[in-house]
Amino acid sequence: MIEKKEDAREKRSMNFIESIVEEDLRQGRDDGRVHTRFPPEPNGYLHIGHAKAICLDFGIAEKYRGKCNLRFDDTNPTKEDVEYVDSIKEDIRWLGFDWEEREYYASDYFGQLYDFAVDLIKKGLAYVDDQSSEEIASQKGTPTEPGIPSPFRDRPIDENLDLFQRMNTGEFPEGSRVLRAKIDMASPNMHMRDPVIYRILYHPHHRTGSTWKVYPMYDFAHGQSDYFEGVTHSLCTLEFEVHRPLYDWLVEHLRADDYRPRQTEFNRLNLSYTVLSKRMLLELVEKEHVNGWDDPRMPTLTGLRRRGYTPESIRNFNDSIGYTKVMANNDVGLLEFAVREDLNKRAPRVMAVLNPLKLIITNYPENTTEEMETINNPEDESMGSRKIPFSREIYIEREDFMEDPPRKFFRLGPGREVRLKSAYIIKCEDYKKDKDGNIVEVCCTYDETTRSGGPEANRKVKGTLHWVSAKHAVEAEVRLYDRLFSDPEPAGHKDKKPADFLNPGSLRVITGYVEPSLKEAKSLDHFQFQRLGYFNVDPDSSSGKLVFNRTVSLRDNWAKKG
RNA sequence: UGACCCGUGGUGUAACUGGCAACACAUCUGAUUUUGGUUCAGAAGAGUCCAGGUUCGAGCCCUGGCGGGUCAACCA
Repeated sequence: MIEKKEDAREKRSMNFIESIVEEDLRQGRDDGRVHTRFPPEPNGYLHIGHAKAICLDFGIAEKYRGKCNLRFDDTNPTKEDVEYVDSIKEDIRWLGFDWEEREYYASDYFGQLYDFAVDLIKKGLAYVDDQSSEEIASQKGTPTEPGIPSPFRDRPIDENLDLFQRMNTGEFPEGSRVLRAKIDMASPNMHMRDPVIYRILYHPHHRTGSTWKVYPMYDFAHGQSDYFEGVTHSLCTLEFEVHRPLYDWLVEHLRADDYRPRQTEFNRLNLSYTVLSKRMLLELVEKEHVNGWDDPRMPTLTGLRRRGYTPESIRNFNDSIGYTKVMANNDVGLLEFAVREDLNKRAPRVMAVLNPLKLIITNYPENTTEEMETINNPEDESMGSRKIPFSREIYIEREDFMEDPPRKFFRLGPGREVRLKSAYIIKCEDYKKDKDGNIVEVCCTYDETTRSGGPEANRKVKGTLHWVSAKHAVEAEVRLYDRLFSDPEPAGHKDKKPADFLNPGSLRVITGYVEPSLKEAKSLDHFQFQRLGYFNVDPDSSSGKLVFNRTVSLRDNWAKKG
């Protein structure tokens, strides 16, 4: 009964790709094999949009007890580099996926691909074109008009064979000749109008060196690589939809058996208040609008990791947005929700004051330090508790005191009482200002019987404040991040560039005071600064200088109303 | 003026072979709380782009519109 219910729920939440896979399984296609691949080009860093594809590719394989290959789509040596290979692998592993021993490269297949090209030539299905790219483009036609055939279209097979072979031995300069598939210059699909499948490139390849002088184009490598690897479901984003007929055409001419991989397209990720194209991200880095690919404001996986996002939160986010064929605009708020939800369960609560105001407890003994017991995480008792020092002078948050507070202000003001988290209830007796009218000090008295755990500790007071003992406080650099762009769709304006919407306040560096236990914090450790937000330790942090990043603030119903 | 894809609360998704439009985020109440966090209870918000058609019955099928996206790199 219960099982049936769960079945129903799973069925209901199944996305269209899972439906396709299940239908294939039902029909016994591919002997019940499910095999996917994640095919990054090693020419840049992975971002949250790639994570969406990774979660799908590896997720489908996992769910249907299949396999997912990692395959680097390295067919363009002028843009690719090993540097990226390593970062891509690191990011995928960080997300929690494993390609086992199946790390492949399109360049592994250059030999087979070359043989296939020769085979197409022999069948009269490919020819060498001596024209320039401009000439070829001018003959391509437009979406509404058919193209016109190249003057080299009917070149004899032997001549094609000879020329293609010589293209690869370095006899001809780059750009002088290409190999084209002979399909249909009048096709309504531009990709079928005799697409270029090989071009001459002298740039050394990061894996094959200078072995090859001709390199296959994406379309001539992708489907075939899928075929060579036994991929059953080749999942890619919507813009490749128009490539599918070419994908199928090539696989059809390549295959030697009944098996054929099939391409299915899903919607790419769009996130509000950010950009997700390699070109624009590169521009942010190059124009130094951010401090590199791992800047915590970047939507790259390395940036998100440094910011304090957890792999689980990114995976949960991906589960929540789903996979469809609709152009989606996802709210970055959902990503923030996902990380709060995850960090709420796992981040230890600590005391930190970011905008300090000195508070003196006038009736508390001088030169005395009490160790206050405090719970590490109310969401998880197993995380235990620790001691934090308390003394006569503490720092509280400047925002937690108002000279003339409104009625609904649950914090400190003249004559008001407030609880200090894990310590005492205090009452504001006085405050001091400087010449300019700035409040510089708040004087309070405490009630000894209200010590946490003490007899009067449960007395009701409106607010609870976080604090740090002034004498024990540790200085820390705190980096507060806000959205990089001030516009919900920075790349969605015809007359303006994303750079026009850069948020000047996206990074604010301040000095805060944190409790002494944080001296032991390790790089990338997550914390909740009580009442402030989730923070993690930046890799810039050292034993001499703590550096924290704000991952995300806490939800704040009060601030919203204010 | 072509081909292909797509239109469901503000956003993202769901609704098995037609059967009371569901969920999450966001929003708004209220309760609890030694975090204005969390948690809990609840509310509001779409009648499914439009117009026809088939049907006892259409978000789902058919026709025609309208709107959005993609495609004319020797990029992937």
